Amino acid sequence: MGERKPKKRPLPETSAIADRLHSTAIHLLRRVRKQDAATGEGPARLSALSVLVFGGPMTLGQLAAAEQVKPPTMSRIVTGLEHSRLAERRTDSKDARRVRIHATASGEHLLHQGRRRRIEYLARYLDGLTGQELATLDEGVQVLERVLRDWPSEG
Amino acid sequence: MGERKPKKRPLPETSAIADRLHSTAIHLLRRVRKQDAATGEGPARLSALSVLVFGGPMTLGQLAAAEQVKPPTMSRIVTGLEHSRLAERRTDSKDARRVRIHATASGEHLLHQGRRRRIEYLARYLDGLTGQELATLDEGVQVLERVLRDWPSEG
DNA sequence: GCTCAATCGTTAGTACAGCTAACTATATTT
DNA sequence: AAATATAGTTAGCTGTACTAACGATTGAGC
Repeated sequence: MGERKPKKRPLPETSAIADRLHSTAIHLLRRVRKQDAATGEGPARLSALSVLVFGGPMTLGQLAAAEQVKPPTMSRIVTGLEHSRLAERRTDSKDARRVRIHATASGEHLLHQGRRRRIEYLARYLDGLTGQELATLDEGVQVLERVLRDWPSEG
Repeated sequence: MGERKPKKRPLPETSAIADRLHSTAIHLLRRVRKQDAATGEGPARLSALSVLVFGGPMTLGQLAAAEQVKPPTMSRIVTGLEHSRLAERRTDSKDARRVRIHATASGEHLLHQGRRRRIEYLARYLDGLTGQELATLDEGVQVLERVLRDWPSEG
């Protein structure tokens, strides 16, 4: 971490943004979570299902890594998804230790439903914004996406 | 919500922003939460403590409402905070049904510590951004803050 | 002033989501 | 063939959320 550029510590500005970003993200998700409750599935299950639907079938370990969760946790989440018939475990034909997780058709359906509901909820409020504000928000999200994508996984 | 512009339903754009905003917020908070773990307290406790520190003492019901949680849940959170000596219950002198929750000095201290750690963590990555990107992010967060502030509480 | 309904909080019981440690089963390496 | 490494699961703990049922207190209406 130590190198020789003159600016070494966060500008006050940076800290302020970080703080407000954090608080804003918390409050945003609290709101949205209530919409998700209508699906009857918890947030961890919905998030894992989303990764499965958009990323395709993958092993339990990969799914755990994608969700930044330990394998035992993901194992339970998948068990829950299986009980609701939203996903299935299939054994890998090449390596019997591996378990490939697949979203079922009904899993995809539920995910898209929930997604639509959540987006409509959010979009209802975003619609109150001007085109300019919307563009600003969009660009901010893009910056954040880039930061997260390049984030070292160690923590 | 009804205005005179021809567009009535969310533009695809709006939905896309809403979707990415949601996903981004989830992943951001997953990262930050790991920093908070260093405080030894869970997220619900830290969040409630934060409300107490910045909003001052309040009744259990008020705190529950502020955190958008039911009273039994807040009761347990406060019990946890009490065991860690971060907050105290005091009976209201005017109304013996009410319980006023106060942050202790050590609660304030821990909160500020955790907040500093979290912000430094976030800011470390935000520092990798250009001034332009930072400004963009800042503006996006401001838009979002405004949306959340004006958000009707019903849901 | 006494009863009764409303309010505030807690207790009990359930479910979900995260962890570590210990285990089983399979693959790989030596 | 035996030792080691890898993938998942099981068991057990903690924390966070809910509803339902309850106790205590207050305030209203008679």
